[in-house]
Amino acid sequence: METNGSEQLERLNSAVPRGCGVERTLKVLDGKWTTLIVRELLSGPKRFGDLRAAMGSPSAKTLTDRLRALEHQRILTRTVYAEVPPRVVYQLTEEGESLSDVLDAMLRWGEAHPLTED
Amino acid sequence: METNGSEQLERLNSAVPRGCGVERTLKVLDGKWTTLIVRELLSGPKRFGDLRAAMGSPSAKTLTDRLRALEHQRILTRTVYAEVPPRVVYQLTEEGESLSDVLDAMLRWGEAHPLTED
DNA sequence: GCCATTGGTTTCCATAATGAAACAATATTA
DNA sequence: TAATATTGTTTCATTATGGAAACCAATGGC
Repeated sequence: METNGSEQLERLNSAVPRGCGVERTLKVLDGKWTTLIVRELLSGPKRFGDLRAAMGSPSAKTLTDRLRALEHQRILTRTVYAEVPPRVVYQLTEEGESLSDVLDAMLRWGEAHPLTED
Repeated sequence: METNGSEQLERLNSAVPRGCGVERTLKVLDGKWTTLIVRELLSGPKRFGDLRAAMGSPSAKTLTDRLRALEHQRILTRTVYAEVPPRVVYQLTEEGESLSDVLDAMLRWGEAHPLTED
């Protein structure tokens, strides 16, 4: 019928061998909280406590887990200041910053499509 | 330091009240398989069996669950042909097609950032 | 000495997501 | 009569994910 987004499709299809980039991205933006962490850090480096408060207060364990995973994947860096009490700052790497394209697309889609009742 | 993606950031920040569009999108693209279903359907309507084979063969239950959720959210339509054996075709709605922007961003990011060892 | 603070870790538990296997429905074909 | 094909549903088991509470470390303040 219409040519509904067929341009993107062509691009998508030509480039998808079958274990495509989409899956790679999904692997990074994994779990309920990961994407939100990136969203928060896109507005600048943040401390553990601030990050936690800014999201809906996930448990310390969960936040730690997700942060460590993102650090391992070089999406963000973790800097510990040897003060007392300790201060730890998380900051996106260049690779992490580049996820803004994805987050931006998500933001636009979400705003353009208010939820269906539920 | 640098102006690292600050343009997107401005857009993100100005528009994010705190329960932003990103979360809305996350709610739709939920779980391990949902995004892959959308990816498959972006190249055209598909039958249950084809869809299942094209992804890494999730269990029938899981695929059914995800498809029903997406149908409920009006991301796709389900058409049953009264044949024997039955033929059921899944097709993205306009809303579903519009997710191609998000998928496209994911695809590009994934391809630009090959995995870190693991 | 004792408490508060920050950013954890650890252990244990609850819930959610996914999977495997068996069964259903039914016209056609062997 | 029985097997086949397709798209499920149901039940039960297994993981994955997330959370709550207790605990630790080090130092400054009371």
